[in-house]
Amino acid sequence: MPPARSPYRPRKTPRQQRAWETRGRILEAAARVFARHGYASGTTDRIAEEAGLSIGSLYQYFPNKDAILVVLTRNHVAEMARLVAEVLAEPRPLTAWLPELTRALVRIHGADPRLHQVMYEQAPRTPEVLAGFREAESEAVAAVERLLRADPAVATGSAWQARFVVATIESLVHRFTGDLPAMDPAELEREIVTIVTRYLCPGPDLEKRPSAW
Amino acid sequence: MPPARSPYRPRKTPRQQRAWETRGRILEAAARVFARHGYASGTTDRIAEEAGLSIGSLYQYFPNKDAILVVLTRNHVAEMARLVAEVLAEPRPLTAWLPELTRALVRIHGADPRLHQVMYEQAPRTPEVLAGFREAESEAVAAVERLLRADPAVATGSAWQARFVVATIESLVHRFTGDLPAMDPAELEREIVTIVTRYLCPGPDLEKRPSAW
DNA sequence: CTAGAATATGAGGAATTCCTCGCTTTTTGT
DNA sequence: ACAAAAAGCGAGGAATTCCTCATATTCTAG
Repeated sequence: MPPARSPYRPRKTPRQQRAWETRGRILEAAARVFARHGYASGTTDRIAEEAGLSIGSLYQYFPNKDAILVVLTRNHVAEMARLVAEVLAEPRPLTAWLPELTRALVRIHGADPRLHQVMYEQAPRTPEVLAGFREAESEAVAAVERLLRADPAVATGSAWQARFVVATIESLVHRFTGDLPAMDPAELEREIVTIVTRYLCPGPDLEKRPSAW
Repeated sequence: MPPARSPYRPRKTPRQQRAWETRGRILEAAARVFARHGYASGTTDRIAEEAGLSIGSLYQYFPNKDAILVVLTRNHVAEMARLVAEVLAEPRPLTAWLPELTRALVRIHGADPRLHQVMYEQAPRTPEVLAGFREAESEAVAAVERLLRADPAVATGSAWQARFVVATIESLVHRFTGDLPAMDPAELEREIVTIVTRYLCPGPDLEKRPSAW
């Protein structure tokens, strides 16, 4: 009886050096092909060709097309999680970690915007992928929350504060990093830092200020 | 000689009442089908069936599948542009138009998040569609710019200020309106208003405040 | 009422794409 | 050196999907 095949699980674990390299070549090729053609038109045939492999070899390492993008996405999420965890590891003032975090995200997403677009917008919404996204975000939110609480310059706000900080940074980075006329990275970073900083360290309530209306 | 067929142009303009209704039924059906199945799996056959029509009839009104989503998207963009233009028509203080605008966007996108996701993320990136997006956004940015300049409570900021206001509102609305655990609309509105207001009406510079670090 | 125009029908052609499977080549352990 | 295991190959089956076209039905103008 053949072993049960679960989807999104590699159908074979490489034993030889050569096999690992092949697997890597497939993933790199897939990244390029998805970036160039989008998910739907990024066919497995094209990926195999780009990797300089036959289609049959490709299917020795990935049970189906979705699985390739799932692995690609999972790797990216893991890399992001590592980065965020590192930058937010220990208590520092907002003015230290916020620009650093923003700059790193701008840099990474500016590198290959089309691929990131495919991963975020067209990746198969597998429970596994969704859970990965959620978990990574939760960790980021938790880390931000710790830093905010420890920072006397930060005003305590709604319970959603940390979540909005993370969402704002990520959303704006994605937004201005697309294939449209790209913005100057330094400028983008500055403006995002400004928005988040003012959100977290507001002046006196608006109602208590003089108004000319 | 047959007339040249340009893609994304209806292949026939309805002459009878019945025909207009049919066209409408197709668009409504397509909206439902795309929302349920996404773009790739939202097949023309399914749309025709959902509309209670034969596939042949569908192709009398739309030259191909893309054209249906293009029309759907164009209608949505036009609706948005109307709304924004109306809310931002005349000079009012930030505290008046910002909550109103935010609430309207939250309401509209909360209504059918899956469809909006398909329109924004999977709509064929036709030059026409892209131009539509850009134009609508430019108008919004221009309107916001006018209001900001006229508002004494708003600090003059970077040249990108208005663009970031629009991007922030739209991005956060989309972000928290997805199919993930949806947030309470009122709360979402409040927080977006807070972020944008503090961005536009900051307190004294951070450097001039006492810090405990 | 009737002829022609407008609209509706749906079987199936053409194209694409995913993936399998029997076979060959390369590597490894002994 | 050699047998067995691992890796690689690629023609083509199976399924899906877009869309056409020859025909049928419904509407409208005179």
